[in-house]
Amino acid sequence: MRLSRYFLPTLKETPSEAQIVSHRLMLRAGMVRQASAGIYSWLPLGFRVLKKIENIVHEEMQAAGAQPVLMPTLQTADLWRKSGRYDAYGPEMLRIRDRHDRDLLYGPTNEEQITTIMRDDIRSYRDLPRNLYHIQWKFRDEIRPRFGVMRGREFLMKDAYSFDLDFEAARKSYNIMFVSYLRTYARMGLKAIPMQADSGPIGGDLSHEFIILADTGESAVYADKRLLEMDPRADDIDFDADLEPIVKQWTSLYAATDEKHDPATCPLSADEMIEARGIEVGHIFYFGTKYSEPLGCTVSMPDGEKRLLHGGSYGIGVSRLVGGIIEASHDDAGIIWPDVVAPFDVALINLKSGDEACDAVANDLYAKLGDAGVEVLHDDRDERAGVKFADMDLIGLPWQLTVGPRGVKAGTVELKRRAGGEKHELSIDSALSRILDFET
RNA sequence: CGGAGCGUAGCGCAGCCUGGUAGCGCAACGGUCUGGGGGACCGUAGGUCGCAGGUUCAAAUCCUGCCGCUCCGACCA
Repeated sequence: MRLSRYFLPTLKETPSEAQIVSHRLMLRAGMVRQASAGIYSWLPLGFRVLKKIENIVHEEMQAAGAQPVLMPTLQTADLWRKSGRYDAYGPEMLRIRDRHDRDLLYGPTNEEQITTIMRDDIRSYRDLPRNLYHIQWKFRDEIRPRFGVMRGREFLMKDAYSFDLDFEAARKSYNIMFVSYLRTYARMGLKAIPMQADSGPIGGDLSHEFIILADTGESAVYADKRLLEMDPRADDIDFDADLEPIVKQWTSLYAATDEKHDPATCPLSADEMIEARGIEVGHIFYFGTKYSEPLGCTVSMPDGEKRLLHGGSYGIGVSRLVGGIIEASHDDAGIIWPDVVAPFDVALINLKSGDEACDAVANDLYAKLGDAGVEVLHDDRDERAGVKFADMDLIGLPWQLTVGPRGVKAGTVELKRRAGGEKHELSIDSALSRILDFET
């Protein structure tokens, strides 16, 4: 993509409404613009990141056996009256009325809807287990939206729903999601720690929040140091195997947010523990027959008995992750994207656009990288060097490849890694092969 | 929802207290010079001062109501 033609409205100054760093950087990097409190438009650069995260979530969900669907944003009030949540949900639910005076709502979540789908089309115990998910916009009329996309009213969420015959089977489905989540976050370059959460009226221990560590996180986190050394992507996972040992391995180590942490009962000594701040980016829970019962979601057993299905739901805040990743990965100059979610792989900076020799080298690099499938943002604008470097540091692409008259004369270009900032003068070919070796 | 603050050019802000018809920096546009980390100079353009009402000869400024946005707290992917 040529930057001269790309809609990338970067800002030198921070708009006054933005307080936390991810919000400031997202506005300054031209990723989003606020439409109203807690509601954002995604501009080209931000939209690319959102899609990258979405793709990773899709891949990891499907690797874990979940199947993608797409349910509507608008739901009928009747559906929610059946589960009792139409009244229970309170003012956080956005209620709408159509031209026939029928009550609708903008979905804050989809348990009722998916349970209805399963009820209508699953008849036999043989059809289980099932796990369906979608990535869809949600609306929750938060009392106080804040922190940019981190707590919006309209937000993009992945929500998966598992259906099983009984608790033991549901626990297996839960474990699959547990392990899948660890791998998903790790793949995005995030250190996520699962923490036991309140599981509501159902009870039991099957509810976990996934918290990523970031200095600017909303809540304090206390966790066993060993959790940081565990790599969920180290081993190949067979999702058909018994995952209980892996889950145990994680859940047996101490981890708590400040609401639950009690120094008096904490088993860790100070040097065994990390104190950090965290952001919740996922939440999984088992809820048994909470929805299958009121909605009548059953299957026939071998003996003809009708059995209520046991459900679980599993959320990942996709749009929140965009902010979360920035919170976890930035410096004074701007964003530092982990490679896999970066909107482009390489910032190709032509320091003297219009100069024949520089243009030739830059265009050649652009073509070769593009042919190899590397995504390049080519800064071909007629701007001063400082402006280009500042913009590229701000938007945080993993590589900066600088072509300038000085280097071109000597047959070299400069390759900079955004994370770490180390720069190298390299021959054009070796710069190229260094990027290609890494990216392909 | 309780508490606090803000709303003046695209962005960041001053002016308001003490009423006299709007200004600074950046950005934009035209030009000259410049050219490896947000450069310099000259010029140009851009405003229902959030909205409505009131007080006054006169309101960005004082008063009332409303709207919007932000922050702190209780709640949440």
